[in-house]
Amino acid sequence: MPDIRSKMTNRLLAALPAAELARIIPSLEHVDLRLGEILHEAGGPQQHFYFPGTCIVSLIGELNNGDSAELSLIGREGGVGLALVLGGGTAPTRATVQSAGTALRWKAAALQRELKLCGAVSRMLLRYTQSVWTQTAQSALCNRHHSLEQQLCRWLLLSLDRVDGSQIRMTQQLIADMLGVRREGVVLAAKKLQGRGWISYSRGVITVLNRTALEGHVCECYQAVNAEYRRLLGGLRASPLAAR
Amino acid sequence: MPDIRSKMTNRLLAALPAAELARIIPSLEHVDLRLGEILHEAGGPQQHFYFPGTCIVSLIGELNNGDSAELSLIGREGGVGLALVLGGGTAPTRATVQSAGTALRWKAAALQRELKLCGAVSRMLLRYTQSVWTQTAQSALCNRHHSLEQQLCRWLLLSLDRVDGSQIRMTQQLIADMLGVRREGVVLAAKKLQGRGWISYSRGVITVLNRTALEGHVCECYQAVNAEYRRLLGGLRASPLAAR
DNA sequence: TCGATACTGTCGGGTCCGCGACGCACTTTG
DNA sequence: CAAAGTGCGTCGCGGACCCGACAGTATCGA
Repeated sequence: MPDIRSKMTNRLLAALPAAELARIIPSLEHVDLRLGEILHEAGGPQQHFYFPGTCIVSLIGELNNGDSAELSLIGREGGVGLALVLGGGTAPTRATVQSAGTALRWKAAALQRELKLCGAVSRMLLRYTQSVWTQTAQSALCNRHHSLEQQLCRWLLLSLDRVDGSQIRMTQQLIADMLGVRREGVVLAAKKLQGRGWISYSRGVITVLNRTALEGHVCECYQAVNAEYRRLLGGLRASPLAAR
Repeated sequence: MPDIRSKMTNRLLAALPAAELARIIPSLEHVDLRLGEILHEAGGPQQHFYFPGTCIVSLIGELNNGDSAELSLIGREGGVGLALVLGGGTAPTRATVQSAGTALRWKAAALQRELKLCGAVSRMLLRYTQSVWTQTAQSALCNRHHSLEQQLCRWLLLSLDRVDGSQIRMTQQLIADMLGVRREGVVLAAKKLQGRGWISYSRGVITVLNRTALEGHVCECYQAVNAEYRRLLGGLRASPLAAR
């Protein structure tokens, strides 16, 4: 499996002890995920758990009338499919690929076999569950109290942390869906950031020009989520999401 | 332990198989919780897991400037202290007693011993974790998209489900803190509901006069959370939260 | 019985963002 | 090269809620 191992940029897997990692690697399967692909629907079955490599996946909650909001943004630092870990089987969120890329996927049955061992994999997945819960909670706070402009900064930084380089491929319409606001609002906020020279964008490609400025302008939610992730999972092995 | 058993109105415990229940009952301790008592601070240690009986506990997220929002409301259908289950030890939320009453508490060490067995208790706690996550996610959606009036209805119904009778002891200021809005907003929304004859209140006591009307006016978030709870935990044994 | 405190109610001004409608520019496709 | 599709920009209007300040009323303790 040197092939898979070389592509294994996922931080959760990288943090596992060698013995556990070796045990589960044979049951992992490399997949390329396309933009817009849906890993599971809200309330739908989940056949696989995904460890993103270069892709980014967004957990979206949706209301009956189509209004939506992002509950968690997941890249190489995490995994998708926690309902399999918690035993619910299905979750009331949709998971869509927000940025195309690679992932390793794990059959539900294999995951559940591993969970029964109550080993390092279990502990890691449970701690990561708490991290996602924290993200969701912080989203609730952020939705309530922070301006669209700050939320856009937060979203940009979260995305930037999960890609290589400083470009994010994403239209303003999709960003609006994830923030749960109208596109017009995103246009306004984005123009403010562009006016200050912090970002530039054109037809679905956003380039962050001044990350430091964004960090100075973002609400505390960004750091809060990062800090909790590091506290929960940073100690497992190396630094999963570099301190910034 | 017939004493404890008789007071055991908690639905999670009630749903356990007799064998598991008998095993953990000796390690449970009956406590009376006072209004305003803090079970754990945000980021603070959690020494006990609590199974509410007649009390209600609210998980509150708080920002640096003091702004807050409720992430989950927990009564006899649930438990407090999921960070112990997930292994994080501390959670970034505060748990405060929102309505005085009884609870059974469980020492962290005993809980963790039980978790290692990977038995019915583990499965129940993990499924319940997903239920709380769902509540938090729905709060994020609700904060984003629904009016204060609808959110107040939702909060009233959630509280009503967790008490006996149709009275809720709670000042408008505290409700405002939990909804993450200003008291003035709650006054306005509450007066509308009162004007229609659906509730009445006076100095810290709210009486729901027409539950059906509230249910007709509440946003879908209320039913969504209930439905997910029933899906996850309703099948364990009897009906933990009666279908409504 | 008299403050003190806690709880509820009111007002005017301001802001953010939802809403609908529309225009422009770039890109792709036949 | 025209037509359709996609992504971005703009405008005016209105509503929900924030903000600060203040007023009325019930409850309780001294």
